[in-house]
Amino acid sequence: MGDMSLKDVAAIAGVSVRTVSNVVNRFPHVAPDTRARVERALEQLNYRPNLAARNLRRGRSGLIGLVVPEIDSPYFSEVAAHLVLAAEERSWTVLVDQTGGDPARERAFLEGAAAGFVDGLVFSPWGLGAADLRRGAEDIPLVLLGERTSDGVADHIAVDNVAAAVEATEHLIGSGRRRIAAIGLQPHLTNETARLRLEGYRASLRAAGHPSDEQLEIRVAALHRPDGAAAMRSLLTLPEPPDAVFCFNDQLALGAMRAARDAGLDVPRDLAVVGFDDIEDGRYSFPSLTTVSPDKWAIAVRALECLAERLDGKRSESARDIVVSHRLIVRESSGPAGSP
Amino acid sequence: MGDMSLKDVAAIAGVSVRTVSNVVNRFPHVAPDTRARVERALEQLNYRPNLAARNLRRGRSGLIGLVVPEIDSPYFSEVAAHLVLAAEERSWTVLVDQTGGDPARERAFLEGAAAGFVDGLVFSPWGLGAADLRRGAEDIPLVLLGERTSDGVADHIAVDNVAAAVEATEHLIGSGRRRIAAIGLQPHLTNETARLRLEGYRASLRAAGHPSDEQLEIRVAALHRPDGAAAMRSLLTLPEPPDAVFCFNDQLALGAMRAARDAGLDVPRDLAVVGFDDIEDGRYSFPSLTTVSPDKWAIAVRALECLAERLDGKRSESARDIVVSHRLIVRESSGPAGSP
DNA sequence: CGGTCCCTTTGCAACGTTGCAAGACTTCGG
DNA sequence: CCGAAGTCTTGCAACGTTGCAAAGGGACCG
Repeated sequence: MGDMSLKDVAAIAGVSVRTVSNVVNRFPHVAPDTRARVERALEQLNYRPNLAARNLRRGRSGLIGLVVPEIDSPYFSEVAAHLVLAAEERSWTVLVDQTGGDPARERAFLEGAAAGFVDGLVFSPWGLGAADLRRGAEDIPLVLLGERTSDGVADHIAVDNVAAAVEATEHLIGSGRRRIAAIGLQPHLTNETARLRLEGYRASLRAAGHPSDEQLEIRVAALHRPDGAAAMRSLLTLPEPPDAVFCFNDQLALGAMRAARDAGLDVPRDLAVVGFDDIEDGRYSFPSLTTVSPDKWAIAVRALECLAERLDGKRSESARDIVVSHRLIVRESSGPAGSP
Repeated sequence: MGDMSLKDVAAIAGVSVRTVSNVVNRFPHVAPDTRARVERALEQLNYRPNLAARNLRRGRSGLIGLVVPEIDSPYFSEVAAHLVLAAEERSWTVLVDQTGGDPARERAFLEGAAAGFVDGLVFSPWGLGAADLRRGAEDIPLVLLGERTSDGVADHIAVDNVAAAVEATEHLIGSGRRRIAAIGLQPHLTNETARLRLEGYRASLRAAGHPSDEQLEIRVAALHRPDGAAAMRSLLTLPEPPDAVFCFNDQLALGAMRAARDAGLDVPRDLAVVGFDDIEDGRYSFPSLTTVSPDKWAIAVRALECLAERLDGKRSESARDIVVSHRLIVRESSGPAGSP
């Protein structure tokens, strides 16, 4: 029942294949009674256009790809949800894939399978640098999320990571913290997000006259809760442990908070914690998590705008570099020191 | 550079289109030097097969659809991650869509756009009942997640919700709780999951000789943290509030825990909490969350097995009803009463 | 009444791929 | 040296759709 073609419908309705196609595509010049007859036949046979054929003919699939390192990471799944919703308004369907941040797999998606299906790609790279991206970007419209390539490889959307990190750190300084750690360095990745956040963190400390201390800058293998917890535990072994920590994402922060509590510390009395991403968990955790909230809805919408422009053939050259807004959301985890 | 066809490659290599196709598809009888020449041309032109054409010709797309109510709900995003990974092993790509649980949209996905692209569908319905599902299931292989249709509409995968709810409730009873509430009834949905968990909950109470009390059974509009928090607040206004609560998913539980703390209660001393799904947040929350953990990996793998069987033409008739295992993971939130 | 224009319908070709079956050439056994 | 059984290569057609261009028919204008 699902594999009826225009030919079948045409036979039933007693018209040509082309006329049925005209009805399906809402071509205006179709006689009312013909249209009615065709529509009856369409209904009767439960006709659905074969999208492969249509795609082949039109050269468009109506699919866009979202390629992220981890779809089950709350930040990415929230972005994915927004993107799917925003795509619907443009009658686009979203194909989601995850790379695990593996460069080889990222390259494969960029050049390979996904590229054949989709009209455009929204891509959040971890492992690939600008050079690799350029080669993959040749074929189809590409929007990068969260990576500051700044060299015009492709359209690019991100928050101002340095400014955001500055705000987060200054907030901690302003609430009286003296010894502020950072969790989330990822020197092994070509992705620059962590580097930029670190830059903002260091700049704030310097501006406030705090001594810089590399012991307080903790690198992690991944951005998950266990990594945050492990980082916190290592910080607590220091002779002079921190009284605040800026985590480069919320999952690290939640893990760090948990580890701090397990060690008998009270958050925020003994330790203030700030995260990044504003995932939903942080709003309901105990204590609730102070965090930098990127405008995820804007990220999704602007990404689709970029794709649409490329697909329409406008602006085929210069790459855009879009900065979406963010704001620091102060919650319990960074309350005043000393008081419970 | 990305729109080179077999014809272009054939011209460069000085062979027929068909021979190039043979090389691409690893047809064994190709002379070594011909193969070398063709492969050089493929490389040179950076040939990628046009998947729309291949799909049209073969009648297969290599895409499977995952349709869930909310992709940003941790449970669904974790299942999605597993599914994408498992699909990779079969060289399938996953197309993700979300319906918001809206029956109209669920029907649209089932009958409409997605169905044209994909070879099979993994579907987690909220709004559609068995009757609607049957009509949509005609065309393509379909696997249902989490819905106990039990009438052979389509293959179906779920945990034993009743048994799991019994275990959760018995655990609370066994740890000395007397007045156990339930949060998560959804009488407005045709989805039966909540009904089954309620059934298990009631059965346990009955078996233990606890009086049943409808005041303790709280319905929710959605399964999110705010709903759990609101439900908890309403429970706390009762003349005789509960000393334990079984939440039908972890998000409700996390919201409920948060609301309980805000009201000055200590979890687990004053209130024990058990959730369902074992999302990662619950492992690192404070206190960590006791929960029923379904085997999500098995869900993904078995779902793909079902699709593969249908696609291979085996077992075209009888629908499978697969029960995946689960286990109760006891953490801090349901520790002994009375002690902090 | 002839010509022009518009409305409606249609046939043909093409998108890039692969199934089919036959053709060209080689090898081998008798 | 012939026939059979391979190995290798190819042309043709088809998948279902839509762009193009033209044909048939009616209405309207001069």
